[in-house]
Amino acid sequence: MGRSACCDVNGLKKGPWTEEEDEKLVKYMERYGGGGGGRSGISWRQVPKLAGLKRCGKSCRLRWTNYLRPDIKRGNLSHQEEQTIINLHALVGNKWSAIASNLPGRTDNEIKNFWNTHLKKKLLRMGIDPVAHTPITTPHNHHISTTATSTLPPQLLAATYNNLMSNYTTPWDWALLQSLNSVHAIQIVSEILRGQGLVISNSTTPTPTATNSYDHYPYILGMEMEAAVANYYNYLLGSPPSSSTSVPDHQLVYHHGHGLGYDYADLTMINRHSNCPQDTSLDNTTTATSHYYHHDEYSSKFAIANMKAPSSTDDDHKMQNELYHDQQGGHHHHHQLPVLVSAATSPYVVTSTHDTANDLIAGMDDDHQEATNEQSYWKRHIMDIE
DNA sequence: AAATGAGGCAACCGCCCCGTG
DNA sequence: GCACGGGGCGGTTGCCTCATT
Repeated sequence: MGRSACCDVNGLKKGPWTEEEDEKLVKYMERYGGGGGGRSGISWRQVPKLAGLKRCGKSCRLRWTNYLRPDIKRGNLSHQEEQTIINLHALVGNKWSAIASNLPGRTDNEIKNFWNTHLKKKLLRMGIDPVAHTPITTPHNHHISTTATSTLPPQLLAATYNNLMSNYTTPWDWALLQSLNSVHAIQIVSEILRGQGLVISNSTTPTPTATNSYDHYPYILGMEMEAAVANYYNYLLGSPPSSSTSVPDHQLVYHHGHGLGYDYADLTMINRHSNCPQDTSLDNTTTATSHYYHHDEYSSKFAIANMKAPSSTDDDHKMQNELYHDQQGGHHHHHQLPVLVSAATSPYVVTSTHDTANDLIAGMDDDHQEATNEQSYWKRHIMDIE
């Protein structure tokens, strides 16, 4: 028994707007700025009459707000906008207007269309349920998925996944992760990886599949570290790399420059003092200046269970790391730092065409200086150890 | 070259919320 | 408290374009 559509009134035009109609509406709106509940004293219903249009008010409002408004941003949505949509959709669902209010110049209609035609499919392709924003269980194709089924509550997986997708602009939920034990933490990582469709290999040679995955989803920074984590998970589950496994020359854990979750010292120490068969050979490779770890917030997301949250300042944080190192008698054991050890123990390899640290760092705009400082610190630290 | 299919997107439809009398 | 109407919102439709057969 609903009200009849406003456009049912005889003589009113429907369908695509012509240039002349647009012109009339724009002229009217520029002059009077009507509609919007009558702040101007003119309701949308009156707009077509006054503008000389044979349209209903609703049609005029839609045309104006979705297309003619001068502050409408045209063109493809940026990566950042896309990410924002995914994040917000995970939070609020199909509240297109709410999402649009966070994207200046974009309309709810545009976002809705973009979601339905692009993002939904994209997430599905990645094995992610676009409604729940959780990985879709696919039992094939993944060592992890066949050896462990997550027992984590779905909302926890969702929260974790959302955090991952929020990338480096949103603080990682440390409280959440610290409440987990390492097994759960690793389980989460494995779920995420499976959701990405990332194929992890225990091969000691570079894995094209994994690097391809990274290429396909370039906004998921830190994929290499995830892969390393996943391998470590496999390792824990009983398929450790053999002692004869060699550590490849071009091991590179590359991240952008954001955040200071933990500094390089941790990684380095773990590499050197854990009880893993790769330690010795990795030590050899880390002495080469062309190999380095750029460690950031992203990778530290996975240093979850047994590490402290980052402190408020870099210096404090470095001190914490030193202190922790001392407390352990100068040794870190992989049981204490289970996830980061994976970076060292994992046979997963990421190769890069970049020859030097500077090549990478030069590409980091925002955190150029920060990254440079981090790198110097790391280099100094390595030299101290050596 | 024509037919067909798929994808993208502007526009419409109908329900809901909220202000007003 | 209730009815009414305007505006807003999310779901859906259908046209247009482009790719494929």
